[in-house]
Amino acid sequence: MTQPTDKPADSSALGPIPKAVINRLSLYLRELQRLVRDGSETTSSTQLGKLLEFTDAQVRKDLAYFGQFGYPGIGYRCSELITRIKEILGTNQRWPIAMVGLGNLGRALLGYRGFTHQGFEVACVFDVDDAKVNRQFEDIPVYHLDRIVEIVPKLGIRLAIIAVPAPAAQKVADALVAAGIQGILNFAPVTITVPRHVNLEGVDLAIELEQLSFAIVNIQWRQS
Amino acid sequence: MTQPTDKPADSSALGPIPKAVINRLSLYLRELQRLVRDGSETTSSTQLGKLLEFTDAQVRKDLAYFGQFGYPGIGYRCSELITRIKEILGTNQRWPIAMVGLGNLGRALLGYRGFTHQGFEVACVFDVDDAKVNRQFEDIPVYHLDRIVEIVPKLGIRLAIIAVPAPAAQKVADALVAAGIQGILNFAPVTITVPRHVNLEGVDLAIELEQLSFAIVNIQWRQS
DNA sequence: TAGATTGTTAATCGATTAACAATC
DNA sequence: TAGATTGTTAATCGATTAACAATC
Repeated sequence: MTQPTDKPADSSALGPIPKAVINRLSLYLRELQRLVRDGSETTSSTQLGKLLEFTDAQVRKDLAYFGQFGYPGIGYRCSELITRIKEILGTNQRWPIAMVGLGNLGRALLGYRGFTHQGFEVACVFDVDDAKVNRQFEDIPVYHLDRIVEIVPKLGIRLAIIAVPAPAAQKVADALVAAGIQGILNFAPVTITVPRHVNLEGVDLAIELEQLSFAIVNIQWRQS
Repeated sequence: MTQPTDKPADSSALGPIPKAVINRLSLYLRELQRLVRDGSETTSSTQLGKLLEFTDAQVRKDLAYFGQFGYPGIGYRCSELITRIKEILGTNQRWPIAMVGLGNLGRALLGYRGFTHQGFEVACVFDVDDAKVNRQFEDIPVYHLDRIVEIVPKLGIRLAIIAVPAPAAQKVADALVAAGIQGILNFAPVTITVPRHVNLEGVDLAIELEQLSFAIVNIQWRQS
């Protein structure tokens, strides 16, 4: 073997990265942004771990999937680590989003805007109600669902949020896929199916609440 | 050994139940309810697995944590399994919920009501805005945050939803804990700390979207 | 230097899957 | 009966944690 055995930390060689790691990456980012706001210059795996209730080893292992970001004896420079995590997550760019459904939940999410400062921004809304279509809502244009295949590629949109009633969700997903959407965040409380090349995340408030009621009713089982 | 080795499936003897199992239980429930609506009498671990993209072994293992619900050669009776899962999750009863924050997100969640048919129901809302306090919103009474310790126990409320801006979330959580709340669903994009005896779930839309942007930008990593 | 902290390997732990006897 | 499907054990797989040499 002429190859040196101590190869560089090439993330592409480490095999697939567990989904749980990416989720924690988002949590590190959120925590780092708060640390910077509160005036911290540097942090450490121990501090990040304590804040999020992870072990220090876990923090270092997670970051090591993507390279060497830290300074032995020092820790991590917060702003540097923020930049690197954003690069990894792909949020060092703007992500225009198509939202489908302008009912209670859709309007709520639009008004909420709790995710805009991470680079996500609803660029247009689709609905089937003629009373809502071809107007603006909160400065965002609303189009008829039929025009999804026309408008989504034109605006370079790759992410969509489904906020329609459960019975309509699968058809909406099919339309989004046809329009070339690459990732879907589904708020409808129903299982939807998409091709393997389309990424899917689901948020179901009833399921979140059920996790809590289970934990309360079965006190003996303290998580994991 | 006089004890028979084939002891009954006593869930309390199986050690702590993984959180992931409880989450899948909610998914089974959702799928079973849909199957019943579509006219199915029975189902099987294979069918449930196919619908949710789990292995059949996983479905059976998950259910086996809680007892024997199936019929060899037949499968599971949908309505019976629904009843049993609701018992396990604790949703065979009503859960009044206290919601804190009547901003965009709070109003949205109230109007949404996508979780009411699982037994969860917002019983009252707390806010600090005098213009909103001591009125009704969507038929639900709105109180000042100061009255949380008075009203939550009186209404027998054990679950709360935090829908306030991030900087206010920790103080709200502290107040909820003081009021005796046992479970919190936090929508504020910030890490909050609660005593060990209080259950906490967080939903952060930015984090969900980041999982999608990561998957799109790093096509080589197809989950887990 | 001494103290702190990283990146990384090996050990441990836990969760998923495969296999199959028991059952309908 | 033959075919289907469960509940459960053992085998596999993957993720977390502990430990430590290297580094600042």
